[in-house]
Amino acid sequence: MVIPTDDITGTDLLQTLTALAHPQRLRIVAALAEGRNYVSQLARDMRMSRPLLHMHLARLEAAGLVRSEMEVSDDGKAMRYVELAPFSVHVTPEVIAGAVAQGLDSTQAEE
Amino acid sequence: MVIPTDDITGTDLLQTLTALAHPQRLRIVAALAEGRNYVSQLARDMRMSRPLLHMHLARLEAAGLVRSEMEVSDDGKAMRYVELAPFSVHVTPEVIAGAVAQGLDSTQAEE
DNA sequence: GATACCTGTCAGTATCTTCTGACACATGGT
DNA sequence: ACCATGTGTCAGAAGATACTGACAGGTATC
Repeated sequence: MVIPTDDITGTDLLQTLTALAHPQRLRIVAALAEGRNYVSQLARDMRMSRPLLHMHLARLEAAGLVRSEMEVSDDGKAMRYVELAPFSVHVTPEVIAGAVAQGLDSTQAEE
Repeated sequence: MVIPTDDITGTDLLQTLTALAHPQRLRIVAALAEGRNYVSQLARDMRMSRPLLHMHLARLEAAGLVRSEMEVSDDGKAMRYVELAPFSVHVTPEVIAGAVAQGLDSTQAEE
C-alpha cells in the first residue's frame, strides 16, 4: 500500500511523520526491510523489550506503514507476523500546505 | 535547497522527520509557503507566543527546511525574515534501511 | 524619558512519549 | 505439574519536548 502524499489531510500526514520520527521505529522499519518476522524474535534481534516493541509496532501499524497478521505455527503457538507496507511518502512545502488546508486537528484551534 | 533522501544518514533523516513531525511546525511551514515573513508578525498571525515560535523555527532551520536572515527596516528596526527552503523529502523503506545503515546515533547502542 | 515596535534568552512548569517490570492467558514437550 | 515458548495489557517511573512569563537589549517617534 502506497501512501498518497497528495490530497492527504494534515492529521494523516502528521500521523505518518510522527510514526517515522523516532530512532527505534526507523530501526524497526530497517529490520523489517530484510523480511517479515514475528514479534518476540524481532524484539530479541533488536534487543528491545517486547512491550516496547509492541507499542512501536502499534504506532507504525496505525499509520499504515506496517501490516501484521496472526498465524499458528506447526507446534501450535500463536505468532504475530509483521511485515512492511511498501509505502512511499513524498513531502514538499506544497504537500504540507495542502495537507494543513485539508485540516489539522492539533489541540490548537484557529479562530 | 533540496534534501537528498538517498545516501542520507540515519541521524540526518531523523532530524528532518522530527522537525516536521509536529502540528505547529506543519502549520508554520504552511504559513511560510504563502511567502516570507518576519518573526513577530508570523507569531501574531498564528496566535503563538514569540519564544515558542522562535524555538520551532530554530528546529526547522537546524534541519535545513527553513532559512532566515536579519534585515533592517526603513524605520531602523532589526527584523528576522524567515523563508522556506524548497525541500523535497522522499521516504521509502529502502531509503530508511539505507539511512539506518549509514548510522543512527540514538541513545541506544547496538552490541 | 516614556512608549512602541523589533530582537534574543532563560528558568521553571506542564504535557506528552517512551520505557520497564509485572501480570494474565494459551499451547506443546519433558 | 512444570517449564519454555508464544500472545497481550497495565500502572507507574523516567525522560524528552513543548510552552509560558519575565527579562535583557536595540532603534525610532511622541
